[in-house]
Amino acid sequence: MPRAPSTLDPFTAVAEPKRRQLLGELSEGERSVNQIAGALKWRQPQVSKHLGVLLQVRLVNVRRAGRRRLYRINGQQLKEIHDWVGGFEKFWEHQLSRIKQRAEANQTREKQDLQKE
Amino acid sequence: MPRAPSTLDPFTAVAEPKRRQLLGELSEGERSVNQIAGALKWRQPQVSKHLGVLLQVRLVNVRRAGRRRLYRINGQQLKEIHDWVGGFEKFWEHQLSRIKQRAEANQTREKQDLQKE
DNA sequence: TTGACATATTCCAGTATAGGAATATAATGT
DNA sequence: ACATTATATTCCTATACTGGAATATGTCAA
Repeated sequence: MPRAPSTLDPFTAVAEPKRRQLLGELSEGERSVNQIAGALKWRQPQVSKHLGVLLQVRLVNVRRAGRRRLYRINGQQLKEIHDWVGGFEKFWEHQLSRIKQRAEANQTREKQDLQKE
Repeated sequence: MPRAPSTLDPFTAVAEPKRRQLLGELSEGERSVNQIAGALKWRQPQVSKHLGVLLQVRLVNVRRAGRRRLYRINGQQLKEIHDWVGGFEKFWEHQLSRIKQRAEANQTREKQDLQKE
């Protein structure tokens, strides 16, 4: 089976480095397609395509302004990612003191020694 | 050109839903391959492969314990993701009050009207 | 060593991209 | 209507990746 479709959730959309770059550009404010193309030195269609993906997963919003389309970041979806990763905060907080680390490791080890798998 | 390789950075590794699930399982503590396979009802090779990817990008660590290998989460890399997304915090904080939103929008619009692109 | 258990690796098939080039659509001004 | 500017879409190619099945490697115990 193939890779899971990317156009469905913000995680996959953000996985592409170029799209992170694009979001970085948009973090400075609303931008038109050509502005982005200019700033990042990409071809216009490439910008449109990546914006298309980001739009599908609602990582960005658009509004028309004359012949231009101005894109801007939609925080909601980014928050979703942030929240998910945030759930693992304890794994990097305080460097997780050695003592605590060892305690947890032992606990796990004991359980496992009983239920050989 | 193809999709960017997944084995290079944590973002792409985490893009795969199954791997997020796997990390979720590991968030409860150290686990062996078969324990994970049992809990998630996956085939063992599938578990090993996904763990392999997570290992390459250091999202997890391993230690041997007899014939088993116990995997555990490595917070460092998750923090990297968290930090990146955190840089966009202002886009979801406080729902970004209407007033501020409009102010920024206007500012952007003015600039753009001068440098037609 | 042999057998049993635990995990990793290889080979395969099917699919989802990303980028490039060319083209299509849309909106504006004259 | 027409030319121009701005953006989106289509077609193509090459590649990366996932899952499944089968197999290999590793580790322990008798």
